[in-house]
Amino acid sequence: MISVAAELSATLGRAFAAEGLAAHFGQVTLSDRPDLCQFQCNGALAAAKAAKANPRDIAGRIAARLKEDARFSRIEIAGPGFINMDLTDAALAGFLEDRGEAPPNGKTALIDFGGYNIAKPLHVGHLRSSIIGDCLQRLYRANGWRVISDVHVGDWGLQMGQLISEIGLREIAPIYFDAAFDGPYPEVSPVTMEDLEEIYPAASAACKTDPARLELARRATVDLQDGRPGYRALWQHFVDVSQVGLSRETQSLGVSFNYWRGESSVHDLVAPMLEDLKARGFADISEGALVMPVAEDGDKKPMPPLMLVKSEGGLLYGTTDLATIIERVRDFDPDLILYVVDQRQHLHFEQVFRAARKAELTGKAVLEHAGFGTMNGPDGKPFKTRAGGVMKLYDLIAMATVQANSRLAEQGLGGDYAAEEKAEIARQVGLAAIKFADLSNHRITDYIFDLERFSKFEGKTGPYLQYAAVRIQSILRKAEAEGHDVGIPAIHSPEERALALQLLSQADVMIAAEAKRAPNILCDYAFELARKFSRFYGEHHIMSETDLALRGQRLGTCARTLAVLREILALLGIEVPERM
RNA sequence: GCGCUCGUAGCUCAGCUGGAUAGAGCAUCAGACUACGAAUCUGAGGGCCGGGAGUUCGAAUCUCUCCGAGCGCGCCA
Repeated sequence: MISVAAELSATLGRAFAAEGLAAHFGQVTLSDRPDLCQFQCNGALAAAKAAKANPRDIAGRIAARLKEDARFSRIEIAGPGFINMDLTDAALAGFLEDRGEAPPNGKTALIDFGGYNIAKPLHVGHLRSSIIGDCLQRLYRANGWRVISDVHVGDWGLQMGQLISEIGLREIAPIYFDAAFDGPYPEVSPVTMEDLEEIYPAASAACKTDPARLELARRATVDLQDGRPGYRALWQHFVDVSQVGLSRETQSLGVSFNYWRGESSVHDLVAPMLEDLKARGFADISEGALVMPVAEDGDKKPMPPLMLVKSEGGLLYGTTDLATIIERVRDFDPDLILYVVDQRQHLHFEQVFRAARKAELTGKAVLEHAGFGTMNGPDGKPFKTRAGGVMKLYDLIAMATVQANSRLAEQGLGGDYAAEEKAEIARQVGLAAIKFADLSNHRITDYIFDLERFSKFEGKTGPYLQYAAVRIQSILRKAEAEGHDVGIPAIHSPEERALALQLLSQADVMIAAEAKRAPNILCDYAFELARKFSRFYGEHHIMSETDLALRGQRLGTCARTLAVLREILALLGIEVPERM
């Protein structure tokens, strides 16, 4: 897949260079005024500013150098010095023939998302991290990156101590608390995932109201982290039962990870890291705790230090985050570590990143927090169940499936399909509604979750895009059944030209989405592609076309559009049913 | 108090490394099927881009300031 804009940028860049100007001024983009031209270059204005020259004059000299390039059908200077360009239909069709994949770029990105916790079922708070992170990993891979995704399970903090102490208090499994017992411990977990889901909130609530109870949890946490055998054994059971439950949920979401490492996996790195930081004078005791100052010269705002060890000896998530950077640099040597985590943790990441850079722990990696806003209910507050509790992901997906089912029924679709296929379509449509809605909003802003709106087949929704793809599949199926040949796309009309330009901007869009870590750019593109196809489809009847060559070309356009649409939807994690 | 992220059409949102007439979807109104899936398409109306000031040939975009919202701010994660 090549980028037409990049090709033209190179051409214009050479022209700028030949005029003694910097080549980067030659940057060409798809026109934002399609009524005026297909491609534009605004570099003459910037170049004129730098060279203190007349922009129209520079634009004219560049344009003169392009006159001999047969790919252009029109080059025009407009306004203060915009260079407007159109390509010939032959040139556009020629670009359309290339369909390669992005070659490996030799870089590694580690994407940290999910952030699930032991003993807690996934809830809507995990939804955005999962969906956005998964989209980014698919996109980065498609763009040639080597991607390592890691869910970074929360399995090492105070919650573990809360669970352990609660189980101790309830005397569910005394053997793990018997200091005299020297094993081996039972192989079967004394608690199920369901037990943990009940025990954790109870323990958490008790700790909130009772300082003595909290102290007990803290002690248990420290003992666990210090390696008390019974606690470790019990903890291992938590991890095992939770992982079964969690991976079942990510499967139903269609999200996957290369690694299911947890905070605990870096525990052995923590002590040496702390020694090292102390030895090099980066960390000091303050009010009984070990902290690392991360304020920098020139800070306009106060920057609290990163806390590494609590006064009672417990570790914090900043400690494990820092150690995890060491682990990741050691194991994968990434060029980029991307944290797809709630925007509310931004300050925390700022502290961790500063600490990592200050102590030179990052290797060649750039650290970046790709934060996201919250998913809110109709009242603008974080999404809750009707009862006011936290909405579980499982229930949310079920709601979306029900909604999709009734929409499909409303439209009288799939009436004669087998129940199994209908259920599968509803599942795919429901998930598409959720994912597209989530991804099409700008990552950093909050958005209001409105299932009814997201599930509509009209407008900018996941189901609409699935419908668009299914409709093209239907045409191609019919063409195949009638023995029609699928040819190579050609351009004979404004609708075909607009569609071709849209198809050709795929690479640029994928690069832009990568650079900004912004899935909504992909969503806009997919929607616009579907719309341009609909326009083409409305103007040109395909199956009844008697000119066989023309019919073949149009079928080729259909096939090509479908391929690109499916690719983009796949990046979004959205499946396309065979039929609806 | 300090900081972060925002404030764009009636509603939900794009656009923000400065560029031409600020765009979608929904809703409203007016059109288009004896044809491939009308779940669609075409067109119209609808905007002091929160207010003010500054930088610039040019500001929704950059800077400052004020107003408003959400969220953070060393022993939770």
